[in-house]
This record gives sequence, structure tokens and C-alpha cells, in this order.
Amino acid sequence: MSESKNNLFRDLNPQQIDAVNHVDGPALVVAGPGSGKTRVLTHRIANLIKNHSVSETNILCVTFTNKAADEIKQRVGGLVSESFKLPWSGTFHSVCSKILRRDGFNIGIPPSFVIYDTDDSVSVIKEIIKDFGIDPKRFNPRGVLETISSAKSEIISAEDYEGYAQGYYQRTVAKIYPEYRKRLQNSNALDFDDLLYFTVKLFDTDPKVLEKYQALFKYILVDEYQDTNKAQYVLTRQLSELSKNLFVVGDMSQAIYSFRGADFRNILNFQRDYPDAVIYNLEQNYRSTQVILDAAKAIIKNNSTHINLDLWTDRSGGDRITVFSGNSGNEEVAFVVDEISDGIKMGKSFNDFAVLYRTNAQSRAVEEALIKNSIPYRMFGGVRFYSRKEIKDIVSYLRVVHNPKDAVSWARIINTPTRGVGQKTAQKLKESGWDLEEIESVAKIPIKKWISKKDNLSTTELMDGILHDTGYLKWIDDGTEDALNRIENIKELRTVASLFVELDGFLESISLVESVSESKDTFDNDRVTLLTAHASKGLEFPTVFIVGMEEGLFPHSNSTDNNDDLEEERRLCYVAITRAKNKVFITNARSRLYFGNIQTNLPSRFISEIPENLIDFKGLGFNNHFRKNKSEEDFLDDLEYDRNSFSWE
DNA sequence: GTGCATTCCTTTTTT
DNA sequence: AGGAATGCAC
Repeated sequence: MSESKNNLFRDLNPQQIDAVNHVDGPALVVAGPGSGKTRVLTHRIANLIKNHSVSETNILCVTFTNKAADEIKQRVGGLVSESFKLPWSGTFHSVCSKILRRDGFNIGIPPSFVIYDTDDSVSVIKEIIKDFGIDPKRFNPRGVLETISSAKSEIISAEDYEGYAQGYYQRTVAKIYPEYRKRLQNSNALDFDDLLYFTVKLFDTDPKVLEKYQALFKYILVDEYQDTNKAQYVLTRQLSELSKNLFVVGDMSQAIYSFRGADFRNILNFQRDYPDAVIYNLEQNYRSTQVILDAAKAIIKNNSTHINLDLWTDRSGGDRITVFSGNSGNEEVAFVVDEISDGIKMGKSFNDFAVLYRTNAQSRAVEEALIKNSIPYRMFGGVRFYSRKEIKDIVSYLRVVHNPKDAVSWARIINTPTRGVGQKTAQKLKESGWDLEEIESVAKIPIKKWISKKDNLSTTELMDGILHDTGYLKWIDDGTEDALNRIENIKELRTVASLFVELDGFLESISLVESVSESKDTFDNDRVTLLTAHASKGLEFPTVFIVGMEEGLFPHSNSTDNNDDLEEERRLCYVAITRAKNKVFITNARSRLYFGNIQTNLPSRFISEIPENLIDFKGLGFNNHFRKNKSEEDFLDDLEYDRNSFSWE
């Protein structure tokens, strides 16, 4: 055994070593939270390359987020060599996009296609609903898009959907879906689901292309397999049919994306498809204390539709979980601020803390409290950078230069900045199929000039030219703080653009990489992290706050009337708690401002699923009251927190 | 065709 | 509560 090989296996436990050593044939790694899953993935890739002479170009490694893909690339690089690159490591969407740009022409997809994000897609649906005279109240565009999206995830074509449609709603969607497809095709655009759907179709209809990729991807690794949908499941099966070298990592207890078509039963399908698959269980947790694991396990064991790993750790004991209940949302976040301030006084850094919430809307209250107390924070998610108006405007100009058929972008910019093109003129131009001659003569946009120059100009030069010719900056600058912010955002977009020489690479990245701005200061500054429970998956923090732990919020009210949904909420709670290394705070409020009116919620049922001996109750004792129907006297005894120091909403 | 007031609708989670 | 979409006066 070589020295380098020894390095790869140092500090791994026996189960991890077995998984890393797996070379040929199908394998399933069931990896609990904090069990060193990424280590197994990265070390196995390094092992294939260094000890089994596998070329990096023959390895496909698929993850769900760009963050995870980047981390894998970087860590494999650290194990193999500085200059190492994994060319086929990325999200399902980015890998499919790459395949379709190369080979999509075989099924009529031009390589210059643009990718429509959810906003773009919704605007197309909205137009169709209007054009078809469908009642927009009964058919809200977002809902219709979601229905179409699930159909595509199930690999149901626009033509076939009619046969599946049940009831008035779906039959109406069955009319919209083919038209939606047609309009996207006319715009030379694909939506997120199309990227997966058409890659599956491409492989279905063109065996030569499939064979090419089957031969290329000799080793396939899929992360977060429990979160794959049908299309992703079929895709991995297609690609690994020849080599059978499919190595998937997953954990049914952490499946939290069924709302977008993911089905954790794909793990069971995997075992059915590959009966000879070797299964590796990673049950040792290296992250959390025993107390945290016990609490998490006590919650997840209430689920009955899937099995759970029996996690263990050698970090016995640990701080108990603090459950704080305030009178109001303000009291709740004031408690969070106090605890963070105390921690800082004790020598902790802001990076040690994360605040998790169920819905993005909850972030504002936390933000305001942190700002008021001068606590620095970073936020994942929220209003996405690329969905800001000014960014979408500028990007739309770039998109029509790249792809003049892009109807959604034309509709956005035809009168932005305002240039006297009203609804009627816009309608006429739309009916002309966004004919360049007509656009130039009616709207006076020098679009043809930019199109002819685009190959000779860098992306920033093109952007500067467009900003100059349209007078965009002057147009949005009304002297307000808001306008200044927007101009800052455009500058930031320009910075991102400067990283790309080619326009198409820039546009691709904008569509598929959530936000470059977030990675900029991700962990180099000392800040508290704010994020949704969903976005927290895969991350870890010494101290974790889970706020808004109330019935209706977490579990969310939309998920309490059906057992599958409720179990998913419970898995999400399990994920949230297992982010913590040392300490978990769970907080809630007796009543809070929600949608402009005051709402009173009961404490989350998940709190009552944690054994009482693992919890310290603070603040209003109503969690205890709720759980045990304590007497009013006991209830008042539990009031430890000074609620007079806070204001009511 | 533009700018302003009013209404409406949202917010469950995301590539 | 707050932003977007719609409706109404210039």
C-alpha cells in the first residue's frame, strides 16, 4: 500500500473505509447527519483517481446545490493535486444543461437556449391564462406552473398530460401545458424542469448519444439521493445502465424536498433496481453532543413511513436544549439577541451562531433585532440577487442580445427605461414575433448593433454599452437611498460579469448559480448566519437557534392535515436540530404579528416530542403548561424571563 | 401613454 | 406590513 493510499484512509472509521474502498458495482451509502458523508464522497473519488487509475473526466458527481459541488471539487483537489479539476461535478441542472448544449440539437434544442427561472415561467403562464380567457383567480399562475412542473418531474409530456389529467383543474392545466411548451420553444428557452426532462428524452430517443455518455461516465456518484425526483432517478439509471458503477449517498430521515417532486422511496427503488448493491451505513455522528442526538432521535422516531438510522456519538452528555417562549415575536428575537450577546461576552464569535426559521418571511424580525443591536449577520436565501428588478432588467438586455427570440425578456425591456412604448405597441411587437426591424423602428433600441458586436466584446463591455445607450442608470436614479442600492447591485452584477469572458457562460451561471454575492463574504467575516431550515442542510454550527417553533409555522399549517406532509416537517425539524454541534435553542411566541394581524399559536408538537429531561424551559412556561396541563401557579413559576423589558406588538 | 392611488395578495420550503 | 398589480385621472 502506497503512502498516498494510507493518507486517504487515515482518520476514517471502518464503515467509511469500506465505502471509500468501494470501486466497481452499485452501492448505497446511508449517511446520517454529521456522519462524514462528504468525506466518503471526496475520499472515494480520490481513491478512484489515485489508486485505480480512473481519469477525472470519467467521473460524474452530482449534488443538489452549487455549494456542495464546489466543496467536493475543492476537497478532492486537496486530496489529489492543486491543479485538479472535476469537470463533471455539479448540480443535476448544470450537468443536464451542459449535456443539452452539446447534444440537445439531436432533439431540436439549439445550443443557444436560455434558461427561464421561476419568475420568467410565471409570466409566460400568466399571459397564456389571459390569452385563453381562463379565470386567473381559480388558476393562479404559480400553482399552474407547479402542476406543470410536477408533470415534467414525472416525465409526462405536454401531449400525454391530457390523458393523466383528472378533474377540472388538471384538465384546464392540460390546455395550458402544451401552449406553455410552445411559447418556451418559440423563445428558445427551457425552464428548470425542462433541463432534466429533455435530457431524459434525449437519452430515450437517441441511443447513440446515451451510449456516448454511458461510456464517458464510468463512475457516477449522486449525493442526497433521497431528494431525487423521478426524472433524476431515471437519469441516473440511464447513465449507469452500462457500467453499473452507481454510488449513491442518502438518508431517508433527511428527505425534505417532496414539495418539488422528490421521492425518498427512490432509495428503495435503487435497492430494487440493483439487488446486488452493497449497502454501507454511516451511523457514527462526529458533530453533535449526545443530548442533541437524543433529542433529534426522539423526534424522528415518531415518523412511520421510513426507517431511521441509529446514530451514536462519543460526545456524551452536553448542554440541555433551551426552550424559550415569549409573549410576542419581539420578545422571542430579543431573547435570541441576548443569548448571542452573552455568548460573545464569553468569548464566542458571531460565526458560532446560526438562526434557523421555517419561512423566509420570518427573517425580517430577526434581522431587525440584530441590526438594532449592532450584531453582524449574513443571510442565505431571501430575496434572490438575480430576481431584483434592476438585475433582471439588465440581464434581459443581455439575454435578447444572446437570443433575440426571448419573448419574456423583450416584454420586460421594451419600455424599460420608459420610451413611449405602451401596451398597444408592445402587443403589436409581440405579435410580430419580436421582429428586430420593427423593434428598432418603433422602440429605437439599437439592438442589432449589439448583436453584431457581441462576439467581439467582453460581457462587461457589452453591459457598459447597453447601460450607456439606454441611460438606464440615470433613469433609475431618483436620488433616493433605494436607487443608490440598485446602482450598487448593478455594479455588483458588473463585477460578476467581469469573471466571464463569454456572454453565454455568464448567462448560464446567472440562471443556475443562486447568487454569487453570497459566496463573497460567506465565511471570511465574523457574522451570525440567518437561513431557512431547508437551506441549512449540510451545514453545521456550534450554536443553533430554531425560531418560530409553533403549530402552524413549524410544522407549517399547510402541512398538518396529511401524514406524509407532517412527516416531512418532522424530518425538517430533525435536519434543523442536527445542524448544532454544542447547543440548541428552540424559541416561540405566544402570539405574533403575521400578515399584519396578530395570531396566537400553540407551541410546536415537536417540542413535546423531546424528552423533558433534555430541556431547560425559559420565559413563559406555556410550553410546559401545554405539555402537562400544569396548574396556573406552576405556570407562573416558570416565568423566569423579564418580559417587562420588551415591548408588545 | 404616463403617473398616481387603490386594491389585492402574499409567504413553505428551491434548482 | 409591504410590494405588486390594477384602475383611474391627466
